[in-house]
Amino acid sequence: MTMQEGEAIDKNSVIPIYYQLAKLIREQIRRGEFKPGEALPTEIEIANRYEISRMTVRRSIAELVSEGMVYALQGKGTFVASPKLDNVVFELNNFNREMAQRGLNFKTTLLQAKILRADDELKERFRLGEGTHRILHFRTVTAAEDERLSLENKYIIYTKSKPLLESELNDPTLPGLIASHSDYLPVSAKKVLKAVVATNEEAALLGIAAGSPLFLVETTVFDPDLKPVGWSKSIYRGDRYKITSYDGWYQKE
Amino acid sequence: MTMQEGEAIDKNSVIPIYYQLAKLIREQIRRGEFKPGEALPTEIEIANRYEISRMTVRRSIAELVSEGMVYALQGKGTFVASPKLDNVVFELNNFNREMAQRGLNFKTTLLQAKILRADDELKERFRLGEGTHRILHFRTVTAAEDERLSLENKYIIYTKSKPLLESELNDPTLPGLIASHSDYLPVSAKKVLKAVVATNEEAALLGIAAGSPLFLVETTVFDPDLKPVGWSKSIYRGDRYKITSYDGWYQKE
DNA sequence: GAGTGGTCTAGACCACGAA
DNA sequence: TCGTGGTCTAGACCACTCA
Repeated sequence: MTMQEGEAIDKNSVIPIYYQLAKLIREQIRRGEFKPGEALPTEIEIANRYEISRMTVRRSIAELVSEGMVYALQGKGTFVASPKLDNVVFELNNFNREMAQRGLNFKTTLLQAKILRADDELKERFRLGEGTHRILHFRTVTAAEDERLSLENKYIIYTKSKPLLESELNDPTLPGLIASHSDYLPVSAKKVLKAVVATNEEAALLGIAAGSPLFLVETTVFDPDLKPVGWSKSIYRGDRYKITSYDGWYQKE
Repeated sequence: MTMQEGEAIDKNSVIPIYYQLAKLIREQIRRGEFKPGEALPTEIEIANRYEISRMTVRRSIAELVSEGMVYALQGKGTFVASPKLDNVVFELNNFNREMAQRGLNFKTTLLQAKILRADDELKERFRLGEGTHRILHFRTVTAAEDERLSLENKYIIYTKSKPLLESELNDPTLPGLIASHSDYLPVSAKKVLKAVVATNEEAALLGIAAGSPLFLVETTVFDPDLKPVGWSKSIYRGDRYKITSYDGWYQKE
């Protein structure tokens, strides 16, 4: 009764029991021992089988639920999910940081940094009233192996006079600029990703042909009151960037 | 000591205590009562203050941790996180389904459905050996208000002879096709998103100008042994599709 | 009514960090 | 050594499903 085939929960291990159990069930599902639509053993059965408490079993199952591998129905049981494979999540860990890690000679160059008077478009974006508003504008280009890859334009509401930091010259981040050059606290962001083609100006700045494919990412950063306090418009060469994602029961670790 | 200002945990509510408490702390953070970098009260303090058990407090905090709003350090405490705002997640709930929900007259048309002999490229993609392999190929176009929006090509390894279902004619999904026309079980998928420009053929099929911007999504579907069992290449008009995402302490619910 | 998952408790011991 | 979060237990009661 204690020794069933192949199961391996080591209660004295430094690895938490809930973690071992989650891994064990996950592997059983991957091996097809529990098939999509089928019920897992009940929490109490699992607890008895491995001689652990029901709360620990529940913690393991909670992990699997959050991974989308099983779902629980009160009063009925816990069932193996069928992977949907259509709810795709593209994770964009900062286009540039990713390149920097892999690429050689990746560098960011500051093309321009100046204070503008907000024109109508910027007043609209930042929901500013009439009058004069100062906007800090940064334009940077990134390159790897002397090939230009992306062009970024960042705008923030400028309220705090403060010298530019060395780090901001290298790679100014929008939340970082807001924190150091304005009185606002950046706490949330909205991004819109589009596919576009290069204008003549963009093509010239990136050293590619006009009409080349580009990713366009527009970011708006908000403070806790949902006031827009930063905005950026960045383009990335379509022939150099791609976004990859995984869905379903992919192997982790 | 029991009655502090404005706190509201109703132990007799149908709403779980851990949920009430998580919401309460979340709002306190949003209001700035706990600021980024500051520590929350200890778990025991919170438990005492609201006269609930520490396990329940921990469950609430676990919610906030998973939302990225706080982080816990063993031996030190639990701290309010600074939103990073750079780890962007683009969620792509099936380009078409999203359009279908909002748009009028959204429809999918089957242009072609036939069985091919795998050529070298397909053999390579599906990691097939020499010999003859049958591949089921679907080509569909979607349109809204008589404007064509996307073009999809799907390929699966064909092992099961079965008539086409009505639903497959309307909107064949890759995992669905695999489940019904092959002996494989689709459990995971890899997607690659690129920005490209329309070829002459694509432009003709979509009724747009060659050189127009497009999103290109390539999907590979795998069975539990990580064997590729389905593949698709779809293009979406760049002037009609965009992908939006949110990051940070955005309002939920 | 029996069986399921959902919530909650009041403890216990551990690993880790700081003084 | 003390206080923190991390894990785990052995119960309890509830809400829900189904026969």
